[in-house]
Amino acid sequence: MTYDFRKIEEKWQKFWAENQTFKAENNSQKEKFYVLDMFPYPSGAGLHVGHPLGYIASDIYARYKRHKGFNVLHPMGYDSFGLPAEQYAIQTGQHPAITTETNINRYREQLDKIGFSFDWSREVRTSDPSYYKWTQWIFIQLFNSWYNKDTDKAEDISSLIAIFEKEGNQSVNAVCDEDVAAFSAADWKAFTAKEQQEVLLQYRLTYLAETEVNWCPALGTVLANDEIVNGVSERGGHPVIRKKMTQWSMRISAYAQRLLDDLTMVDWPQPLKDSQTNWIGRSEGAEVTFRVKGREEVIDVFTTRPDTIFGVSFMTLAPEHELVAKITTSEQKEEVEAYIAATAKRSERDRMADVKTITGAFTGAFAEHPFSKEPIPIWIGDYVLAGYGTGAVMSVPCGDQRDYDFAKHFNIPIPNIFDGVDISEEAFADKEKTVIANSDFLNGLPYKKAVKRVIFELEKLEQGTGKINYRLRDAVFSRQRYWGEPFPVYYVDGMPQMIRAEHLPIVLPEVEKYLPTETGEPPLGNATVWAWDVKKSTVVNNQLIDHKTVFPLELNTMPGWAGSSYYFNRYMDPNNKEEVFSQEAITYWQDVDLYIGGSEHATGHLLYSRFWQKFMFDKGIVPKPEFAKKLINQGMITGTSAFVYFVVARFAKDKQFYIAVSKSAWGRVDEVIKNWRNTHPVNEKAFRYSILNRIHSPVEYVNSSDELDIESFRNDPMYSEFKDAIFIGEKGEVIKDNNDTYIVGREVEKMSKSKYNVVSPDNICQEYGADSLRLYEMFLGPLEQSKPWNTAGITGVHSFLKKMWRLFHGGDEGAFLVTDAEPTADNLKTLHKTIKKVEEDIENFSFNTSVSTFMIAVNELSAQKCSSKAILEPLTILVSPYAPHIAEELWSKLGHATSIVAAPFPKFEGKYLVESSKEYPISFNGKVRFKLELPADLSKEEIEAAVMTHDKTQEQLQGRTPKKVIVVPGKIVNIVG
RNA sequence: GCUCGAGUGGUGGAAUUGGUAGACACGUUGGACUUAAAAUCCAAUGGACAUUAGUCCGUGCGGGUUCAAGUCCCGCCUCGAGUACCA
Repeated sequence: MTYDFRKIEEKWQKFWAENQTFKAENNSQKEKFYVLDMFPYPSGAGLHVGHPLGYIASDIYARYKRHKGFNVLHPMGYDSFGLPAEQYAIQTGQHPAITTETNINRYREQLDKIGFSFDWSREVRTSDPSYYKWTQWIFIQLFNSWYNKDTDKAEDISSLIAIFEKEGNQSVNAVCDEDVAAFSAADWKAFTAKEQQEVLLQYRLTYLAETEVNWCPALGTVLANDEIVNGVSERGGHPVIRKKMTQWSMRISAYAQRLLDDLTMVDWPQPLKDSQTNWIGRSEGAEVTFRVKGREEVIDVFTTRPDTIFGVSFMTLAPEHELVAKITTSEQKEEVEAYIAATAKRSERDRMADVKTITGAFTGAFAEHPFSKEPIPIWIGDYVLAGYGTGAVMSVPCGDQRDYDFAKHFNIPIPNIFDGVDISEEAFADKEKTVIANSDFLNGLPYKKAVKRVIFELEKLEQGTGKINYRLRDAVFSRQRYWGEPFPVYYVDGMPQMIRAEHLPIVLPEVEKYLPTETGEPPLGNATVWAWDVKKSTVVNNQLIDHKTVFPLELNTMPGWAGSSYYFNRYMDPNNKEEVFSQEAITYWQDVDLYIGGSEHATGHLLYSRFWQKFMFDKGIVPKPEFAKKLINQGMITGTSAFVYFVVARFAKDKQFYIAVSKSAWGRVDEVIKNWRNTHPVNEKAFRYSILNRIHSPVEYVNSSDELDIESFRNDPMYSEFKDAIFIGEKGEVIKDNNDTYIVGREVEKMSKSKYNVVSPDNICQEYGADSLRLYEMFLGPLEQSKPWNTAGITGVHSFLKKMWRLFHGGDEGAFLVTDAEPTADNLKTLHKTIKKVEEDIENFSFNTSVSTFMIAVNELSAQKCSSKAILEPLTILVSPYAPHIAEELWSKLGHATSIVAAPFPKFEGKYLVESSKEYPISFNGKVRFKLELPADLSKEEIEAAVMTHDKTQEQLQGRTPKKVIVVPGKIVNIVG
């Protein structure tokens, strides 16, 4: 019997589905274990081999934990709201829900073929109303909460209202907007209902605020920084302007410190923690108030170096700073306005990218030094960002390189306030070595003491205070898109009102067009049935809006990260219609034990999810402040792209064609073209070739020797311009009748459809089977490292599976042949060293090395001609997390009626590995010269004696007396001298 | 620039605490089986020198510590990822 993997894999995939083998129970006496994958966005391109890498690893771990007796939760779902489906809808009119459904079905088919042990009864889709009902519900919870800094947690808004009614807002220690006006209890009571709502919005954890966005009028949408290139939209090249828009924001900044502190609670990769730490960007310092000479206004600055306050020789404001227009003198007005106009044209990205050019303008105004009362010139410069801190800095050129460069460029004095430091070449920023001088009461103090003292003095003057600043800013939560969660929000007199939870979900309305409206409203502005009737508690036609009982609904939708910020909790009880999840479910499952996914989500998904988790923890909805104990980043799989090099040759105005030039000929392309012209006379006057270029060729047209299949390439409609192209081969001559070959250029790039280098797992499943694919993806290398995809090695793991199959089969017909023979000592040794290694490997997520271990085990057992059930049965269990189909088949052939998945993992017993002798490497001055077999239980002295009396030792020494003999029992002997 | 990660044969990689560098595969070469191919099996395979025995070199580069360094320390180089003037 041969190894018929197609039949076997189909059989067991069907068996698992029919028997719901991987269904996890919410009530179990077993210990729980939750293994989670980052759920995919179902794109139209389907899965490529990079996707399953992490899924295979987590599946191995999940199956392993089942063997270890755990009740394992291993779910999968889809992050199914997103831009590509919407873009496709805009182009084709096809409803995104249909595209999404099609894509999900394709994903499911592909995932099923790989044999994952997902509990599909728990599948979630973020775009499904039964799911986003709870996304909307959480939004409402956030709206109805504020952050109390005294208790350091989120509380219900009612507790805030109670305080306002009793004593106004002066004693409230809350995270809120910067510019909240003070009011008393009497004031509060005198406010209109609308005024009260306006005040509360300044405290809510999700709130409406004016946010500056990159607005692209032509596309009618807001663009992310990286969708803008050189100030125009990446797609279409339309102008982009900075515009203020009222949008929902999430007060994630309230959680900045806890998000930072609790990183110590989780076992996540250090680089990932580092990038979250940097993103949160905590800095300690002081806020200092500078008076503006001769005016009412003051300038607040944040500084991490208040100790250098006597080194201030100018101040710099961001060009966007609101005071700029007020304080600029009439003489400087023209220059300042010109400068502001020039910087406004540059995107934030551009401004940041250009570090070398120093620009700025003097406002003509002066500030007053808080202590010396000296005048300080006020400048504006685009190295100061409006969005960070207060948008203004006190510039200390002797202590900060950017300030130093600015001062040098504009000839501003650079006073030195450091004792014994030369600042003629560059600024001095070493806090540890700082001793302050020329600074009045700070003279002679080191950094820390000076900071303390200066804050004390500033507080006395009421011109400053110690402050901790975070880079992390509140997250904008509105998107001007169609394919996202609608907000459960309607507007009464311009104030947002939440729809009551029992009326959720508010389902996405139908629209004619998925584009923004002509008046620039988001796509939901096209909906005709999109108004809220408070009497009927239902969505009704817009024409009924009367602002009495029928009100307009919110037109924005939620961002992609909304649905993905709590899905891991919803999996615990995904079909619950009454609650986001039952208390029983969350109490049993608690949190994720192992989360595997890409590192690109370090500061997006993984930060927002932690934020929502903490919020829900504060509200008593979840029992843990962190949602995932351990996280592993799987490495990226890179593909080898192929490039065809070509020139476009023109003979006359409208007569041109392509000349593709092979890789080594490309290096001397001019010479090659010249030679070609000598043999193909052309009109010298008209002829020119100008465009030297290269284009991605689909990798399937290139063989392993990098030779291009020219016919296929020519005939691919995607490359119609090469239909009649001339191909010049390696030798620099035109290719005809296979006289030469065309060699493509190769480059390793991220695997991506746009680079034509993707490899789908489907072909490999078809040709070699899912078990081969699973083993091979693991065999490629360490899970966390990025690695190139190359199918060349797949035959290795495939023939391993065949060898393993043969181990269980013998006799004339190759029938199943496993005996009850007593295992030999060698058999047991092979088995137990395999158990030990595989168990260690899985615990260390070192899946690549266990594949080698299996190969060694099967090679050894084959050589030992082992057919003993006592060996082969445990071996089958060891292999089963990696290659589950073949394992199930062999398991059933071994006589088991039930699935292998619950079989207990074999126990390692050290006694089988005890060796009676050890082959010692004998080295001289660190170089191994020969090996010596010695009994394992010899003492150091006995080993030394045995080695020194050996002939070969004497031969090596040639009469010399060794200076020293190092004996490490069980390891090595080294003779020095 | 900063932060993090990596650099080992023709290729993917192994060496878990400093102790026999190159496990396990792929590829290549030779052989067996076959009319042939596929499949399978066997052997060789880091480089140089050498008939053999063996010798020398060798984990990005330069130093160092050690009886012993891919592994530890110092200084560099290259590649990859992330980040963006954060006051």
